Amino acid sequence: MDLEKDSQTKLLETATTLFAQKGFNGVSVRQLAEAANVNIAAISYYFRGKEGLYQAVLEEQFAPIAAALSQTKTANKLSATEQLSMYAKHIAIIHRQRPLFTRFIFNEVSNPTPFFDLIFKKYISKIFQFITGALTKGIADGDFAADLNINHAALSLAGIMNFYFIVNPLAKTIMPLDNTSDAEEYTVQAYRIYLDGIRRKKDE
Amino acid sequence: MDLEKDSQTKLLETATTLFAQKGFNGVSVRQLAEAANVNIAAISYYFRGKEGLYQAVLEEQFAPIAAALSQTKTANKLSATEQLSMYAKHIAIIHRQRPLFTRFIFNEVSNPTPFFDLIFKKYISKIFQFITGALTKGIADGDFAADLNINHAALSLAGIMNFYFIVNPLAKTIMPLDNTSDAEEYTVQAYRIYLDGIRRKKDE
DNA sequence: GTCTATATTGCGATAGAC
DNA sequence: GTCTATCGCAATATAGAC
Repeated sequence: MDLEKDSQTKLLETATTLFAQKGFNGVSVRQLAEAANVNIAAISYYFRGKEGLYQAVLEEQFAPIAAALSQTKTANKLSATEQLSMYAKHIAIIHRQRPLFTRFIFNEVSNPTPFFDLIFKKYISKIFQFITGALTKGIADGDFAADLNINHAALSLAGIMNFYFIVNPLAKTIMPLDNTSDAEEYTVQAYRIYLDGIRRKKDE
Repeated sequence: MDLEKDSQTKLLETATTLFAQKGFNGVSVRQLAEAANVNIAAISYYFRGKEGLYQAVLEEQFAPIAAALSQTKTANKLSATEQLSMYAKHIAIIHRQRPLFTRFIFNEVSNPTPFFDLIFKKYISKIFQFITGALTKGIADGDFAADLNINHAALSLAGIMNFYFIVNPLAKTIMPLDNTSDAEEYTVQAYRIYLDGIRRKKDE
């Protein structure tokens, strides 16, 4: 129960939800404190203010990314397709472990906070480089269509794999007849569509 | 030149840029007025306040969507592939006419304003229905793979077609070696990848 | 570690002069 | 149509009591 947790933990958990839903500018420290059932002064006491609390939330959200990136160092030996599959697999893992993760990314892209540059340099650009590296290798090996624009193809992959999670809060409204919606199933199908789409065709 | 435009026009144009970049909560009326080189009271005078100004910006941004949706009524006779191509074509047109359009969509998804429901019911759900309709038809006609989850496949298409424009402001940082990046080229390739990916395979 | 009270700043809006 | 001055309110942050 909430009542058993200390103020610091309650604040971090509540802030994760609220910041994800409304963005940094969309939540006030009063709302945060009230929702966490904690005195407003606790935010400064534990996190040195609203920005410090937000930073703590971000760091917690990005922890699985750091873990995933550390595994890519051994990916050189894998085929291009296996590398892309590795990306797809980690996407599914991260979204399962951190269901709100994409929302933080897109809040930052929409309305960057002072932490955006850090996140970007540390994580996002490395993910992008991993994908473009795999695509380059796949084209060189003859696995993927030779006329792909690599940067665009990398954005296509990121788009098709992550879009579901961006709009997930709207899914129930958007898909009234869908009672089987499942994140895992989405990533599998999206990745298959993408891989079939970039593959070198037989008549080429 | 700006100096020749009236205050109302200058406000609308400035607000379009600033709201797109920082979201509704991220911009103050003082910033708006200063950036537009207009007195702060002009916002209430012309637009009845900050929300009215934002609404005016939204309506202007969504005008091409209304035009595109009106054309889908005659799409019944087209094949499923032609219907999806129609969607892809309109995506390219809208992004060319309104480069900031996607940012408004995603600002609304991230941090909904009171206008979100209106936008959503009026436009987004109809686009989604158009896509799912085309996919259903394509599967029935044997054009697309029979085991597609239609709702997921529709989100995949929306994701692959629009992601580029969401992250476009970051493109230069993300793609340091790319000097040919072009929105039109992106949409063509992304659509081709998607279409090849959902197509019924020969050995099925 | 918690809470109240308050300091300070910035917000959106507008009355009323010009 | 434009501008100044100002109102009322909410924001973040913290000093100091307990």
